[in-house]
Amino acid sequence: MRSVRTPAELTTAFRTAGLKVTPQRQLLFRLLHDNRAHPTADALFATASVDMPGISLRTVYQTLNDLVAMGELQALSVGGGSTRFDPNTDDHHHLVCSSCGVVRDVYLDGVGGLRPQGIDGFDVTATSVVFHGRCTSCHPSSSNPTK
Amino acid sequence: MRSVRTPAELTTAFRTAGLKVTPQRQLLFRLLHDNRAHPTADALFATASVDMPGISLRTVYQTLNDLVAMGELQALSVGGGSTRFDPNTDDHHHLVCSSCGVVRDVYLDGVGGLRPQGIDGFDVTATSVVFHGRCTSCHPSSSNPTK
DNA sequence: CTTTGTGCAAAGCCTTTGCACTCGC
DNA sequence: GCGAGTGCAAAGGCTTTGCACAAAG
Repeated sequence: MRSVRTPAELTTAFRTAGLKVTPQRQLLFRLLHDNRAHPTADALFATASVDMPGISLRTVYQTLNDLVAMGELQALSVGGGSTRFDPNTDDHHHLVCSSCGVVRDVYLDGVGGLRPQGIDGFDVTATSVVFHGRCTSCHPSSSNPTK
Repeated sequence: MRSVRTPAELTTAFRTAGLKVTPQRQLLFRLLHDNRAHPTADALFATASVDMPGISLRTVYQTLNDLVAMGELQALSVGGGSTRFDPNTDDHHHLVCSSCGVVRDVYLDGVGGLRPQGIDGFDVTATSVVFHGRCTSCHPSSSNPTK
């Protein structure tokens, strides 16, 4: 159900694309593989810095952009400043909490059935659905609404 | 089908909200009413500057944010840097051209039928659907692909 | 008259980029 | 060894904000 490339697969993909595989990149591959929090570049940088103190933000951005370019990573614009990165390459969609900003993957039936009307000539290549709302911890009924 | 507040309605809404109605704001109300190009703040600033040369970017941002806060305007994050503003308050969705970045409104049937699975406790308040693809002028088959 | 809006400019956040050195291939 | 990758730092784009003056209610 959830398809996330293993570090080994990403390593192969990088080499196939003629890109070099460095320890920094391997670290990022690992961090992405274990991560379903839809982290920002900055968050990944922070996490990576723990294991590899000297790593540069530039390296993080470049690796992420390379991954996005080769389709192994999805870049999400869900408002709220930073771009978020999703290593899940499945056909899936997102749930965004308007309160705490958390992003969760969600699987949907029927997306293919959506019929845009009056799009004369527009060639649709991808459809993304974003649900906005309140997550469990931010429910009004819940004990601890964030903000 | 397309519900865009008139300048008069926005004027009333502002006063009701205890906000002042200035010539700058009235100008923006007018520009938004005639606009279905999903302009960025900067684009609106440029257009407004033609009619009112001294207007400040600050005023534009503040007015737009006020309108978003009172639900008379939708802020769109479709990637690609700037936030776009949509004065159409209908329940509608968007078509984004990956090539030239143009955004078009689109009406959809069946969005209500989308059933997010496994969202235990997440309280969905809004659903937005974005179709990515190529617009008519950017078609590969077309004469003049942008970029 | 008081409160809010405006203009200007500066600061903030996120992301990209130039340069020289290092390292994978 | 060659060329791509890296680190550092600076620049760039978009948005917000402090201040003092002007204007709306």
